Amino acid sequence: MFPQALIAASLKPIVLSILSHGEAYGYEIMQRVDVLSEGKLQWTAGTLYPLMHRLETRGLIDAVWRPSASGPRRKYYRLTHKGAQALETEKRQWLDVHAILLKLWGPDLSFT
Amino acid sequence: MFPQALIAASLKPIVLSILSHGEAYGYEIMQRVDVLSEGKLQWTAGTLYPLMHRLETRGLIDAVWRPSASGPRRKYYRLTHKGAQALETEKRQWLDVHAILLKLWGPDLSFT
DNA sequence: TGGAGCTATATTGCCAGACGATATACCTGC
DNA sequence: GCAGGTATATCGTCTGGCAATATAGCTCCA
Repeated sequence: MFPQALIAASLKPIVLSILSHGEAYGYEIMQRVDVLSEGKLQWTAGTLYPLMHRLETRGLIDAVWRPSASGPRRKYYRLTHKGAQALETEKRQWLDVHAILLKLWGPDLSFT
Repeated sequence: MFPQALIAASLKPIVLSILSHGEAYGYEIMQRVDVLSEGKLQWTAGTLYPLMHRLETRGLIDAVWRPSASGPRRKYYRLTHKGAQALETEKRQWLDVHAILLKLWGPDLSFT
């Protein structure tokens, strides 16, 4: 549906942003993204879980296991301080690139 | 400077957008991006030329060689009809993802 | 009771693509 | 001539998305 590169670029900021609103577990994150994107972004487990592991390994998030009232146990993730900083950086970088694209898409042709 | 994934996601739309304003050659595109991004995006030849070849192979752009008044010959690229359509698609996809991020970054916390 | 279906996480293997390094070559000024 | 800017090409490495596969707990229902 979406180009792989665009998925790759948005994965990390989206996950960090979701966690900035409070803890969440993997499966839940996938569901939220589905709702948020109105079904346009279709992440699979093979995409999300390796990412969560990378973010954890790099200290941007940490996790606790908790039992579920109905179903298998869940791994709840939270943003670390480092993760919150990383989110700010990602946000700024995204907006920088977005600004470039807006220049190119704007009515003003003297963009160089 | 910028994460590789973000570079990857923006490369194609930026190049197609630049070419939508008229033909350009590779080296020129790199210079324009440098100016447009205020030096933030630092593409190298090893990034740009393989991309141009992919876009050409896939029929999104076509090229003509022309001599330069001062220097080596240049390969001028133009958007094809297919490339113009691809740009519209890329633009829509980018804005879709941008909208998701804005939701997550907005003041409204009831984003699910 | 057994199995279909949802929930929940983990991991392997394949493939696309960024980018540093390297090569080639034209032109100008010193 | 040779240093430096212009201009393109390609190889090798590394990152990372994602399909496929495995595991397991829970609920419903025939």
